[in-house]
Amino acid sequence: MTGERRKFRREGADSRRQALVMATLDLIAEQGVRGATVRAIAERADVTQGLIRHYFSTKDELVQEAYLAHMAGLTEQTFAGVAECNTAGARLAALVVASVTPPVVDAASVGLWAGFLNHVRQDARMRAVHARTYHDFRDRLERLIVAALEEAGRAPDAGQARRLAIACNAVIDGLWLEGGALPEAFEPDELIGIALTAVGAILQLDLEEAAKT
Amino acid sequence: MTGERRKFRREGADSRRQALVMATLDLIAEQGVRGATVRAIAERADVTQGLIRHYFSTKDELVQEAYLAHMAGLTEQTFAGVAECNTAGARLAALVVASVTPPVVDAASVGLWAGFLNHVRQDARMRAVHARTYHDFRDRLERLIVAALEEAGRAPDAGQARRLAIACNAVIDGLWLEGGALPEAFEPDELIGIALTAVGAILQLDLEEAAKT
DNA sequence: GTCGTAATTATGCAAGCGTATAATTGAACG
DNA sequence: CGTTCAATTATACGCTTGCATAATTACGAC
Repeated sequence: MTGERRKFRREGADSRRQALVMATLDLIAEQGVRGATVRAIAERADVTQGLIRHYFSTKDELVQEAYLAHMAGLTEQTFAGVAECNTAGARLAALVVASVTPPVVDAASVGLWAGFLNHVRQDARMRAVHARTYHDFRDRLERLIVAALEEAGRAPDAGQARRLAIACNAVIDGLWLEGGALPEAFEPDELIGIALTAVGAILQLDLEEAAKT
Repeated sequence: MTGERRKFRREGADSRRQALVMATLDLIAEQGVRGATVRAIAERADVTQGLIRHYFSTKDELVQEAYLAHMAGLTEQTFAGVAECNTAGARLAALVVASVTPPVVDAASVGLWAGFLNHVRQDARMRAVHARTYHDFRDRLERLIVAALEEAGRAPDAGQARRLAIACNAVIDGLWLEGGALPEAFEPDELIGIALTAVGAILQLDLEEAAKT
């Protein structure tokens, strides 16, 4: 009985890299960065650990790519469906609702984000990704805000638009965080109403009405 | 020459425990949970590693106590100086300002919080501390909000008060997070104005005026 | 003083970590 | 069908980690 060597299938570099990234995200979400060891990632991706080094020259490189994928996915999920609305107010309302609703609001997602934050603070490239993601989201939010205000016959100057976007972004982030970190503290759909009311109050717009269109 | 055994001073249990907790917080803030090893903590506290086991039966126990200390300190720092104001509106404004100002807003503090979040999700006792800290802060905020509204001649019902507190808490948390994680993205004192305006808009109160008193 | 004991140090261990490298093997190609 | 080469597995090394245990020592009690 010779110890059977494990069978395997060859796959394209892209799909293997993606599978490893997904396995990394799953593990970080479930067990924190601590649980995302090279061996655990390999096992989750149904692969032996040596392969990781074949695709990523270091574990940090894999973590970095996983972070990028997570943040991109988060932004994409949040903006999905926004463009379909026909008024600017409805688009803004849709964004706000999506931001405080699963799958965006999710314990694993928040945990993932928190798990990455410390890496972000120590790695320059991850810091760059972090800053870019934040500014990208806020810029898109600011454009939606300006459009909604103009639709209501108001024209904020650049400084006002910036400050309004920062404030609305803070509400969204805060509710996202709390909804994900303490889901049992809120009634179902409670966050949606609060988010629409709060953002509406800051912008002096009736987003709850706009959300219905 | 016999290898000299290290000299030491005996200290009370309380001060040693506190020193170990502080060393833990410093290290997690600087290098993330990853850098807060038993050996590093001991060195930072100027002690050998065996002593940690003498005061904490496990490392998780030390981390848990550090988390408790950090969250308590954060709440305390935020509410320091609030009681000194003589109107309810001024007290609320003072809380908002403190929440988005150093030392509460601080990269290390946010990093610390994020570093703990994954432990929170896995340890029931830490989850309890987390929930308690959050609700404690929000309850105190809600009481300040109700007092400020009553001072302005308005009387929100319980549901309204709850929702307003959640929304204001979200603004505060969001700005705290962003100010700490991306300090270079904001002008000095910019967050203060944004926070007062946003919370004021949600509550329909003039907090910027109240902040001056 | 000297004695007892709790605080502290010193040392070691087993497990898990990331990384390196050599040995295999699947699959495309002529 | 044989060759070739990258994709994959297998194995091992050196280091760090948390935890345990035994040896010392500071310091108060008497």
